[in-house]
This record gives sequence, structure tokens and C-alpha cells, in this order.
Amino acid sequence: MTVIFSKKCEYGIQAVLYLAANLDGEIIPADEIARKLNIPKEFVSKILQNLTESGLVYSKKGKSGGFALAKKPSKIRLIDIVAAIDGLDIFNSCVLGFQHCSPDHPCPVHHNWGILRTNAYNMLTEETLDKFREKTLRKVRNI
Amino acid sequence: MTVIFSKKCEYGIQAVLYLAANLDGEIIPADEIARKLNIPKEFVSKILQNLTESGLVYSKKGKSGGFALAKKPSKIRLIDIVAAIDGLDIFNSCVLGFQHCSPDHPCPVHHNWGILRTNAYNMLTEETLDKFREKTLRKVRNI
DNA sequence: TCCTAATCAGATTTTTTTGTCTGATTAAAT
DNA sequence: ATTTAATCAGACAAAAAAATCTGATTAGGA
Repeated sequence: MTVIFSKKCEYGIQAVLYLAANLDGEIIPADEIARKLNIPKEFVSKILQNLTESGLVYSKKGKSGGFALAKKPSKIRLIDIVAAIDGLDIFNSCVLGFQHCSPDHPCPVHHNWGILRTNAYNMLTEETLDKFREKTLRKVRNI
Repeated sequence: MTVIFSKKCEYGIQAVLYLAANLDGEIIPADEIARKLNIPKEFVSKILQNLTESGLVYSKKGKSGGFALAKKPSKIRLIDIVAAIDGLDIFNSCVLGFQHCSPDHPCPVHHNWGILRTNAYNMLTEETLDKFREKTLRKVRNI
């Protein structure tokens, strides 16, 4: 199966978007996120743990605990989430898997793919969570 | 780990490019392909089996057997290989994994990602194996 | 203050992907 | 024609990813 982001990363982005849609930094339990987004409960919990270690998310243990963003939505870019979960190898390694692919010894699609890759990177870097608030709200309510 | 193509697909494309680099339809054993491309021998053999079932590759059993392209290089597009191994889901499903993503209820990055995806699809569709012959030869010899 | 219920967090299991091994097949040499 | 050596092909095993289970933690009510 071809894939852009791992399931972990997909779920992670979804969950963080959900947190961002609740402006005032409200603490939200993993259980609610899991239900609203149709993600296995303990899986989303684990992913948010990872993001907590990365400093993107804040977690509170115990009763009435949960997760919230650790920064303002305008300070979190989509690329930050991808970097924390999947890493940025995809933007540095050869799409065909050639081990010694470089500008000097390019693979057949090196140039064309490079352009696509740069566009993707720029898109993920330009987009911060605050830009998505309304879109995310609409999307989540329609699931 | 974020990934575009599965290892299987990466290896598959590499192997088919290698076959295409041998113009006259010469039959090449999996062993040689594996050595030249640094791919596990039996794995590349299995992948080429799959491609044989898909009609892209021809296989010959027994001593002095091996694999060759089943069609002229100009008739095989990169997208055909991707479709045969990984399928084309990546070009139809939501990049963030939202189950009900559509133009009516788009995910936050729906539009932007749609453009990138279309570009990628077009690139893989326009590129046929014959265009890569010299590039592949250079690449393989430098590995 | 203690107990309970709800939560996060780490360990475990299942599934998928990747890689390896053994056997069936075939062409060529004897 | 028989044997042999090299190959493809399908069954098997290991590693990685995804999902689940159990235990540690904490706030709030009795």
C-alpha cells in the first residue's frame, strides 16, 4: 500500500487539529477525540503522549485530565507534527529508494520529484493550525 | 515513518527500469538484478512474479531463465507499475485519513493537496520507461 | 482524609509488511 | 535420454506498524 503519512501521523494531525478547534486551550480527554474522529481510543492517547514529549501538546493526568495544545495555534505548523511523528526523511531521501541518489547521480525522476516534494514541504510549512479552525470545525461535525 | 511508495513498489520500479535499460528484450535473471540494485534476491523475484501476473513482465523458468518486459518500454508508464503493486488509492483517498473527505466536505488541506496529487499523478502517467533508458544506465552503473 | 472514578502512560498483542527458505521447473551438457 | 545446475515460485519467518490491554496517577466527592 502506497502511503503519504503513517496512520500514526494521520491520526496525530487529526487530533491536533481537533485540539486547535477548541480555542481557549480547553483540556480535552483522549476519549472524546477518539469518539469524534473514529480513532482507536488508546492509540490516539499514545500518539498524543509522543507529541507531549515533543513539546507540541500539553497533558494532564488523572480525573478531568486530558490534552491541549502546548502553544498558540498560530505557532504550530503542520510540518511540526509530521516531523515529530514520522520525521522528515521523506523530504531528503530518494522517492525510488536508490541509495546513492544525488544531484550528481540523480535517479530518473530526481528533478521532477524534487519539484513536487518542495511544493509539499512548503505547503506544510506555511500552514499553521490557526488557519484551519473553521475548516476543522465543519469537517469534524460532518463526520 | 512517512513513505510515498512501499519498499515493494520502490524495488519494483527499480527492477523494471533495469529491465528497460536492456533494450533488445534480453532475459535477465533475478539474481543479477538483485546484485546490481542491492535488493534482497528472493524479494525482487517475488515482486517480479507479481508484475508477471499483472502482465507487465514476462518470466521464463528453469536454467537460463529470468525476466524481461512483456511490452515495449514506450508502452509502460510508471503509474502502471505503481498501480500493479501498491494500487492507486493514494490518489483517491484523503491525505489526512478523514473517512468522509470530499469536495462538499473537504478536509483542511483538501484543495492544496489535490493540486500536488494531480501533479504527481500526471508525472507518473506521462513518464514511460523508454524515456529513462540512458538515465537508468548511468544510475545503475554508479551504484 | 479516604475512596472512587476517570484519566494518562507504558507493556503487550495483533496485523501488516518485509525478507528468507525450500521445493518445483526447465534448459543445456553429457 | 539422463543428469545436472540454475532458475522461478510458493510457503515460511522476522521485523515493523497498528491496535489493545493493564497498571499508575490524580481530581473530586463522601
